[in-house]
Order: sequence, then structure tokens, then C-alpha cells
Amino acid sequence: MSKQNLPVVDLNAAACCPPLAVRPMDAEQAVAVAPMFKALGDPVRLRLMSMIASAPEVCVCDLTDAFDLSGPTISHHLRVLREAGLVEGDRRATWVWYRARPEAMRQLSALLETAAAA
Amino acid sequence: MSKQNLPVVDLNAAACCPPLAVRPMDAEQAVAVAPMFKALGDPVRLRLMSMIASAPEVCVCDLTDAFDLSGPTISHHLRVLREAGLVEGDRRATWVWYRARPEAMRQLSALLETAAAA
DNA sequence: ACTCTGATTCGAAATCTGTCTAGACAATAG
DNA sequence: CTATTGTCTAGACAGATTTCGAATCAGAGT
Repeated sequence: MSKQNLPVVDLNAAACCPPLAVRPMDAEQAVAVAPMFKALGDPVRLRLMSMIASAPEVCVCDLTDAFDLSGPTISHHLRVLREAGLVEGDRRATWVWYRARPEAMRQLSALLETAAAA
Repeated sequence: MSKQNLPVVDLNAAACCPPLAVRPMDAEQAVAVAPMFKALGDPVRLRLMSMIASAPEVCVCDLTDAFDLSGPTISHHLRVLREAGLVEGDRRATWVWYRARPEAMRQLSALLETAAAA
């Protein structure tokens, strides 16, 4: 399961850059970063992301049980998160385990930082 | 232009809550927050958001000029950002001016915070 | 080798999105 | 009052997304 671990989003291209509020983001970076936000823009994926990020790693079987959705649907959402570079997963024996990629989360968090508290 | 200023997303319902990585987000909060991430999940909207957030306020005319898109398309994207609660706009004389809502940005930033630097 | 379980991929249906053109609305200037 | 300019709404359409069931793949164990 090597292909599964390669995020489609290039974190190096996207990781950098000042917060959104510092100066207008250029088109190239926007294209690089938008898929990450898009991946989090679905309630199911947001919960999946949170479940995965809240533990060192999580088995797909546990994720599937937590939703009233078919296995293939969960698998699809995990793929979106994976291709956005937000999580990674690997098979160990019978099960596939997913982990969050904290660098990606930190990057998005930094992008949204604002001047100071209101 | 009163209706235009009411975000559809209830920031009070969404604002709260520990970071994604602290504990699994419940379904209700996920439904409340996902539209904000979704709104940022398009390259055009991400750039619009950044342009708006980088200045105290911005005229729609300047935003339209910065893209190779029709006026109505920009207007559509601004509406999505507005309904997500990320920006607000009001008409003054001939022009409509938009401002970022820093509380919303701060909320999303906080949700994505992780334990510590890698 | 066969089978069982866990997970992904495939193919299809219903719905949603991004974009456009055309038209409506708002405010200013003749 | 009408014309002009800036912005939004309405309607349309191609393409993407979400979801499913069926088929397939990967290992473990008989």
C-alpha cells in the first residue's frame, strides 16, 4: 500500500507563506491550498479528521462503525482527506490504520491567523 | 442591504469547542462548521478572502477587476463567503464594501491547532 | 487452495457547484 | 425623468460530488 500514502497536495509548495490576512494570496498558492480546506468542508470528513487527529492512530473499522454510512462511502472520504495531505494510512495485517498529518493542520491554522484578539 | 449582512452560519453555535485534535467533534458542530471550511475550499474564494482580509475593507469593483471572471460569478462567491459568516458587506453610495470577520477566522484557526510544533 | 473479514475500487444515480448570459435593482448625474 | 454605472438575482448548463451496491483486492487462518 505505497501509493495510498502519497498525498496529491504538495505540502512543500503550500507550506510557507504568510497568513491570509497579511497580503493577498497569489493564484498559485490558492490552487495548492484550497483542496485542503475543501476536504474539511464536509461534515462527515470533518468528523473523520477530528476522530483521527484525536488519537495516535485509528482503525478504519472504528471509523466506519461511527457513521450511518456504507463502507465504500467512508473509504471515499478517507481518500479525499488522504489526497489533500491531511491524513495518511497504512495497512497492518488485516486492518488499515490512519494518522493525522499535524504539519498540514498547523499550516492551515497559521494561514487563518489574524492580527490580534478582538 | 440588511439581509445581506446576516450570515447563515451561526457563529455562536460554532464558536466554542476545543480543537479538532483534542476530541472527536460531534455531528452537530461538524454541520455548523463545515460550511466555513467549504467556503474556503475554492481557489477563487480563498483569494477573495485573502484580499478582503488583507485590507480594512475592499470594494467589489476592485475584487472583480482582479479576476478573469464575470461580475455575477464574483458576486456568487462573495455570497458564499458571506453566508458562511466569513465576510460581511454593505452598500455605501454606489459601491458595496466588504470586510473580513476576524472572529470567524480565529475560530477556524483555533480548531486546527495541534499539540505542539513538530 | 479455499474461505472469511476488512478495505478499496468500479460504475451508476441523484444532487450540488461554478460559471455564464440576461435581466432587475440601487444610486448618482444629467 | 431618463441614462449610466455598479451590483445582485434568475435561469441554464456542463462538470463535480456524495452516496450506494457489486465486484475486487489483501491478508489470516483453516
